[in-house]
Amino acid sequence: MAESATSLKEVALKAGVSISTVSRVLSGTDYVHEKTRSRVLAVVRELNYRPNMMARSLKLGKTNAIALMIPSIDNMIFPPIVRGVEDIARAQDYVVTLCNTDDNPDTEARYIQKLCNMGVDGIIDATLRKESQRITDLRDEGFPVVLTSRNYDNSLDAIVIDNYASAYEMTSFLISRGYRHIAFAMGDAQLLLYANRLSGYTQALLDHGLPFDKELVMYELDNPNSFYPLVKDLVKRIPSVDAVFASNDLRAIIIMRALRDLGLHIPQDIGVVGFDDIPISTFMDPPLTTIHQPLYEIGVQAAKRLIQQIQNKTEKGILDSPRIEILETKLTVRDSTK
Amino acid sequence: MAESATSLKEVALKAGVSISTVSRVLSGTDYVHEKTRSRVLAVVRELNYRPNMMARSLKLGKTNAIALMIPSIDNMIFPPIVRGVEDIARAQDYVVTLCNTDDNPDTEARYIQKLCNMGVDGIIDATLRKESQRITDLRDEGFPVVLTSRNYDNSLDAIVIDNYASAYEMTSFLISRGYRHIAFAMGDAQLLLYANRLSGYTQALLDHGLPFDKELVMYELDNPNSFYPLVKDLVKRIPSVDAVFASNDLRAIIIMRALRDLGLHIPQDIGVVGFDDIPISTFMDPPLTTIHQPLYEIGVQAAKRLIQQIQNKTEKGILDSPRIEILETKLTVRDSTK
DNA sequence: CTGAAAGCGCTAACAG
DNA sequence: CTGTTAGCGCTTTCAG
Repeated sequence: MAESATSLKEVALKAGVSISTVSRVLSGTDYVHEKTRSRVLAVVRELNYRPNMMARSLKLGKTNAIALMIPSIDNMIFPPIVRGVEDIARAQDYVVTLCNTDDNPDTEARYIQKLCNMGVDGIIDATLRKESQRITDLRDEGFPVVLTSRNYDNSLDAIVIDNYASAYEMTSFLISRGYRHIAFAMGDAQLLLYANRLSGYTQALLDHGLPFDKELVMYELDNPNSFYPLVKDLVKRIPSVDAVFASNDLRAIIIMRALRDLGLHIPQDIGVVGFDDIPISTFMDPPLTTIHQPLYEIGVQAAKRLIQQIQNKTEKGILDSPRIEILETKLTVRDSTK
Repeated sequence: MAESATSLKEVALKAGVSISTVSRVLSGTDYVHEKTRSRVLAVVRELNYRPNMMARSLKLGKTNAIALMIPSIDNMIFPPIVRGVEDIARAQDYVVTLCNTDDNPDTEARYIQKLCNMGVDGIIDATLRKESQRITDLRDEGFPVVLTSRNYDNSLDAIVIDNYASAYEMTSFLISRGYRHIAFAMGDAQLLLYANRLSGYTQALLDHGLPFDKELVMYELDNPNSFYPLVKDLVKRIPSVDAVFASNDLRAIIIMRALRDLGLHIPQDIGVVGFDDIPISTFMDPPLTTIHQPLYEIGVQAAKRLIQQIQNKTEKGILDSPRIEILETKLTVRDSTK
């Protein structure tokens, strides 16, 4: 079992130099005579010295830790985002603290509090709601924050996609394939991203001379599973429905199951499309037509932007003004549509 | 924008008491005159004081942070485990740092180093391999570690399942359903968990008087997708194959696709089963028969055990001796088998 | 019940 | 090029 030197002092003592000299050779901030340098290094190795980051952080007011707040890692859009964030963080020598909030404002508030006390250098937040004021306050206090997936105005850095345009494109595609009675499976209407997806769908219908029928939009109740009965019911009530546009892939998957259980064939009897392109969508039967979001890339860009802002803050003492970055989506046609 | 008091000193000053008094009322470690107590509390609120955890950690040698090392959050068995860990951690006022290692020993080693320097209080490791020595060393140095999913001996705390017995049970089930030529889709043979699943399969065959045919076991090449061609090839070479036991659900899903693309019907023409019961398995078409692992519960137990060990260490100065906890699995029959 | 003071391990002036 | 020193903000004896 290797003893580990636990402080600069021990190393300094054994190397016969001062503690600051050791600090200097380790940080490389200052010239040190080559001879002492190598001696110190030898002792460092010999003693298996490990710098104490807590002390370093306290002194520097910087932890090299960032936090990522998401509703839940169980939601399949997040694993790729998390990977993107972490890959960049790791490369830049940051560490990431994962926070699942279940979209609970209380949990979110407590986490924010905790994270600030811990001194994380910045936060990537995918849990923003219209009501969340705390996170905007944070930014106003000069604390680095970047948003993903959800945003409401231009007051915060954000990496997002164009939900409206993507939904518009998908709906137009369905129309071009001959679908005329397209239902929509809506998510939480409080979230702008879903409101936008719904608008895109609605506007595309109108622009193509099709009526917008309120009866064709289903609203999620407690959870995505609620679409199982909802869609069964819809199809019975309105048999002319020939396609369902689900506001995300998980909902599409549940809807496909319900439809199949009704004895319908996809896409022959009815088309189903989703949104997000979660990794599993391609393995469905049939593989799901959907809007591809560059999830991993979103994570990557968010982490890059956050770290850049952290550097701005330490170097210039001030954050860049917020910038919204809109990443490209891609209509991905597979076999759940004819 | 709320100014935040950033140190005990400010609070002490404004409240007209000493810094240690403030510390005492905040930590509640000592009796403080009710009058001063409430005055301090008032100032704390007024100044919106937030304790500095870095300083606290430095002094106490405890960060209230734990780390969770996994191969990749993209692997669908991990999101539920991560949730389990985080839910317990949050409840106990810990925060969790997520580390994806891609099963790369180098990344793993660097993370361990980093985490130790940061002073995390403990590590939950799901990336152990036979070669990993570092993690055992850590435990020997008195550092709290608990393993999940993978373990090799009894030298470390671990929360696991009985892979052998579960695979044995699944194989016996297939045989009981009349399957006689059961193929096996193997994972990384270096990992004991897969070796055990293979043994369970083999032994069950033998115990039921069926031959073990080496030709029926397929080995993954680069990644799970390699089973797409592998299984197609197998079925052509050995048309008598009537079932495939995949060593995990993702492999089963890929195999189902290959089989379907071959025009085979599941389960009429051939049965397919998996292992793990990842959340998506139930949404497959047909829903997958598999071995249910209590993934969330594994995370929960791992976090509980880790935190318990952390407390043992701070209270008694020593860790409990390692304990292996084996959680129950459950054969979950759905429609991918007849 | 409260204050003074030491010190956790580190960095960054400031002197030489 | 190197050593001394002053803290970062907190907890915790030790004295009153």
